[in-house]
Amino acid sequence: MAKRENISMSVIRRLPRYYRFLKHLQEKGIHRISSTELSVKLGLTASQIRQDLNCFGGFGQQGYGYIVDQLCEEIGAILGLEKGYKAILIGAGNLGQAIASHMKFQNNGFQLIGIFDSSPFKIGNSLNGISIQDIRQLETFCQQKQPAMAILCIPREAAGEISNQLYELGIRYFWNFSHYDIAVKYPDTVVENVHLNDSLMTLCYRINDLEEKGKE
Amino acid sequence: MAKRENISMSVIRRLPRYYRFLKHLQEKGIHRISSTELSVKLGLTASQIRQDLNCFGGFGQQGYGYIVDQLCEEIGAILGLEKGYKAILIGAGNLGQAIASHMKFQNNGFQLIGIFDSSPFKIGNSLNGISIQDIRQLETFCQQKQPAMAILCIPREAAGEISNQLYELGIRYFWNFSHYDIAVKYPDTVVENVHLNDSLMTLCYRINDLEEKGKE
DNA sequence: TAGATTGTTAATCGATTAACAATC
DNA sequence: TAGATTGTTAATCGATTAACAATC
Repeated sequence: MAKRENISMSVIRRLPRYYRFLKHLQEKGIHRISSTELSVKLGLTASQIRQDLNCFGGFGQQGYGYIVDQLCEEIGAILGLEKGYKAILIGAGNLGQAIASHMKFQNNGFQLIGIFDSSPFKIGNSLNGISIQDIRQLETFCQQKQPAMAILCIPREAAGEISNQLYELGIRYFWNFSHYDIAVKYPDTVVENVHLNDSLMTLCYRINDLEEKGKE
Repeated sequence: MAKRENISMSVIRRLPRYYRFLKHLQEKGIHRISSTELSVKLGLTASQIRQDLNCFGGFGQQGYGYIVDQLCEEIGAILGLEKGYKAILIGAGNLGQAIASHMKFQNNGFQLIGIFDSSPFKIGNSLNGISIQDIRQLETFCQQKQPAMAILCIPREAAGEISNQLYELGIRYFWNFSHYDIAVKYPDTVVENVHLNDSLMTLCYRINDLEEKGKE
């Protein structure tokens, strides 16, 4: 892991997929793999895979291929999966609950240390061993624990205000599930959006397209 | 809405965002908008927006801009949001429950008509007015109701088998939340993946990258 | 050594941006 | 008519693919 300079988002978004697939190979006990084999399984070109990996260094052996264990570990390190950045979750509705109990944060570079909601019906309950706190505790909590990342599982209307508040409290990284594009007002901010509605609409478009082509 | 021929995924993925933002303008009672104004709000170039829209037709008026209501409706129609494709959800765990109760399918081109799980503790319960059925009812149900799309909220291990079964039952469209890339074995299939782990890892990478640049 | 497969450079392809004529 | 803004063509930029020398 060396080079790394202005890697494009296209490359970055493929890394977790490589990682996931390599983990899978690892579990199957496979020791070595070539870029060609990988390309077939992943539906990419071998050339692209080699290009991608060489953004970070030469992990392969000429004439041999890549050692699964080693490559997997390298990509994990590139992604920073061992960092355990402290994260809090805002909004313990259905989606928030699903995220809190479903995601293995520790495998993905984070550590969930707090959950907040405003509803008295939710405050005090536990999710995945973490009790839901009153959103009014947010300030004190952040001052004490200094989380780096916030997961936003809140309605569109609340997202603008809450994200501002979180920024004031020192949070710079956001995993945003609200149907709202957090204004990228600040350059030291990273926002990763998961817009489920957009995803569903995209699927709808593609279905439509295919159905119409089918008619012709 | 006319042209439409081999639109690139880059364009398609921006459409929901346009739609979402136009809906928002509509609610605020804004009647007209120019590509330049849009570009500022969305963080894109005006040129790109005009290019994107002109894949489907000329919706603007020279010297004036776009009429919000009209453009919004056009994009809605392009996406096919009124289609109401029949969808079923497989897996009523935390995530499945969140999807079932959180998503407004009817606004996004679909209609949720069935939920399936294998756990006796879940079968019989209701989510959003739809009762959870035994997965063993799947075949009969599909033969009768002919759903077009399936939402996969199941573990990785189950995804391969279930997606095959669903294909056999005539389902061609998948919204896939399982940590598994459904093999695109068949050309008449559309798979929209939502890989939350990948998204989280990508965020981790970007945080890392920013933190390291900060140190320099 | 011969065969295989990487790392890397060069060529191609596609997507974004810029420019401007058309026109409301 | 003058000003504004689109639709569209041309130029640029970036990402993907192809090719091949390096080397295990």
